[in-house]
Amino acid sequence: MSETYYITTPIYYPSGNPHIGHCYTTVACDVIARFKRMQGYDVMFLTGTDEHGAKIQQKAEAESKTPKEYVDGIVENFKRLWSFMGISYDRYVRTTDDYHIETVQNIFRKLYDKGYIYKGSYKGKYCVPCESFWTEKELIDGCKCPDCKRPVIDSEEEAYFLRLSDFTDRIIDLLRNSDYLRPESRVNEMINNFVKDGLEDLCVSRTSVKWGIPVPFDENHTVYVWLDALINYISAIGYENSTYNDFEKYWPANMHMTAKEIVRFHSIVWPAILMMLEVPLPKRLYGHGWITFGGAKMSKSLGNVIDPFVLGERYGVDAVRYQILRDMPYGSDSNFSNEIMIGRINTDLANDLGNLVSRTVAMADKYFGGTLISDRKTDPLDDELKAMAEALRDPVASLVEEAQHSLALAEIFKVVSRANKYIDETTPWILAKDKANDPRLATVLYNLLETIRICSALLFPFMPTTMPKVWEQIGAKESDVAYDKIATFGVLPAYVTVHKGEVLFPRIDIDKEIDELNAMLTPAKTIREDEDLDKAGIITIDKFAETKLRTGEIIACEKIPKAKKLLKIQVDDGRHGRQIVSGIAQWYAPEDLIGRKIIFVANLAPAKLCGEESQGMLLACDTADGGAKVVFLDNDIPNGSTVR
RNA sequence: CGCGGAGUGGAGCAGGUGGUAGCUCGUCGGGCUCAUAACCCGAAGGUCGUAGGUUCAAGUCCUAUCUCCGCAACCA
Repeated sequence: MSETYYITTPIYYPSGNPHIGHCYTTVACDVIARFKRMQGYDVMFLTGTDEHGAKIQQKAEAESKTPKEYVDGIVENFKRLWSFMGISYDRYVRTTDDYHIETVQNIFRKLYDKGYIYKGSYKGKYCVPCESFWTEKELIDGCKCPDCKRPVIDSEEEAYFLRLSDFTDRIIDLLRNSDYLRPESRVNEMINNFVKDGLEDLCVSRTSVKWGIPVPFDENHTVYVWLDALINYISAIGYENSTYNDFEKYWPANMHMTAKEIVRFHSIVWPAILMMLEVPLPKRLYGHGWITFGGAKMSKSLGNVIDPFVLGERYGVDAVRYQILRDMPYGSDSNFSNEIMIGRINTDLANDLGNLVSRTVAMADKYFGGTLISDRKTDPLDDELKAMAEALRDPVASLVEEAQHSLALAEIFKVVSRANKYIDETTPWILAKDKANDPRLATVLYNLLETIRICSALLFPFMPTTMPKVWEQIGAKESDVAYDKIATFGVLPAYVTVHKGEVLFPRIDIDKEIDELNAMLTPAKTIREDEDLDKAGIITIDKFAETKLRTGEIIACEKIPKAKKLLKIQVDDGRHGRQIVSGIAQWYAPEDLIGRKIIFVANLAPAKLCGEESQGMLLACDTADGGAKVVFLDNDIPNGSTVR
């Protein structure tokens, strides 16, 4: 029986549709899963969705659906995207699945019986109308509910707690003295921020959240979403449930892949739970960085089309997979823009790899009618290329295993580059001028085909759609690209036959592409807004009249020192004057505003921002670049007029 | 002093334990013509944020300082 390899993505929170960030994590796992399968492992690749919690409940209500109806819709989109992106997951877990609920309830009871979960009381700031507890930090001005702005009260309620405090030392030991958490830079981050001063018991039940798994012996409580969610990694393979039976086979997991913001739960709470259950710990947790959109240039030159479906359709799924993995450095964030993506596609995929295949196949076709002769003549020029190609497999394998996809790809493309250079060194087009050189010419082409065979086999986990097309072109059979065949030359038959095929990665005209993207964006935006209008529904004039808009003049304005975005604005509202705090400091200097006439919402509940009271809101509109423009009025408009 | 990260040729990045500053893209020049105006070679271009310090010798160690970016506090 072959060795097993169990790899998981996080289960994603379906409070919105999947985006490029989800894609990154999932594709990164997919590459590892495919690579391991290639190596002969019995792989279990799990992904799924984390479907409980207050936020889902609210989202569903906003669309007048039941929570289940709501998540069903989103889950469809996740699954559609994964099949579109070529994700080879083996199982999809939903926290609303019966077996998962069964496991969670069983574990909850088990931990309770063992004394690791105990009933205590949760003391905190409670907002009665919202039925929610808030932490001190979440409160506005130290005493108001962030949702409804009403004052909160000190309250206490029964709740169940997980005895994390007993596990401080064991968690520190795990983080420091094992290679569980990677990259290593996250280890200190976790220890310093959360563990060093001792872990606190974690409240693992809620009475306020109805959309959750009921605590089995206390139906007023639901299980805290994080406890619920983490358990997916074992429920999905049948721990404490009767649906699946692979727990013994696949556990412990070899790799939990997550994004960095949830490393905390996976590096502290999850191992603690497993320790409590006396179950072996997973071998590796990898917290990767984020794809960011911070570059100033990209927003200027083109709006970002980052919808994975759109990207995949435009550039090809494999190109998208390639780019997001290639540019994500180990452990830290990477920047995304359409320009970066097109750049990668053109240089690496079109110019280097695609063109290498194309020129090699074309030469074999042109000089030998597609089928090489089997006579050979070697030359010292061949040695370096051959050595590099044959030495490629194992380093790539270990880089992939360490989730260092970007470096793995860099290694492969070094060989691709070397092959292009080899063509210049050996000048096949000159050899072709004299029949006497045919054995040499065949050798050169054969070496190129072998190099392509090895590179494409190693690239298959990254680009599973395109690589089989390469094999077709170079005349390789399925068995020629098996894992045990890709560390040596001499696998393709000496008289191999190539087949000219389609261009694998078409070059993209970057200027034209940018124009098209921009053109695409403008109409798309209007359509979206129209849809929003429809969706938002129509209100009556009475409803609109509830919003009191009035005019005013800005008589004084200053930045709030502690705040990055806020301006404190004194407005002459034709009455006693009022102070408005507005988040427009990034776009307006105080002196730009003084003396200008504006419209403000007069009957908005006051709020405190950064300690400054705001008595209204001034009207501004969004701009395409994500900024804001204040709506200014003619200077002869009197202060305090009603706007309707 | 909230936590964390970063400042290296035009852009994006490498540079554990100090000893001629590297890579990718771009630019310029050349070569080649098999190939997807692709490929190959060469060149230009850097006071390594700033100021001190340790040292025979510092992107590399120490101190101070400035700037930028995430997260939280704050887009009412």
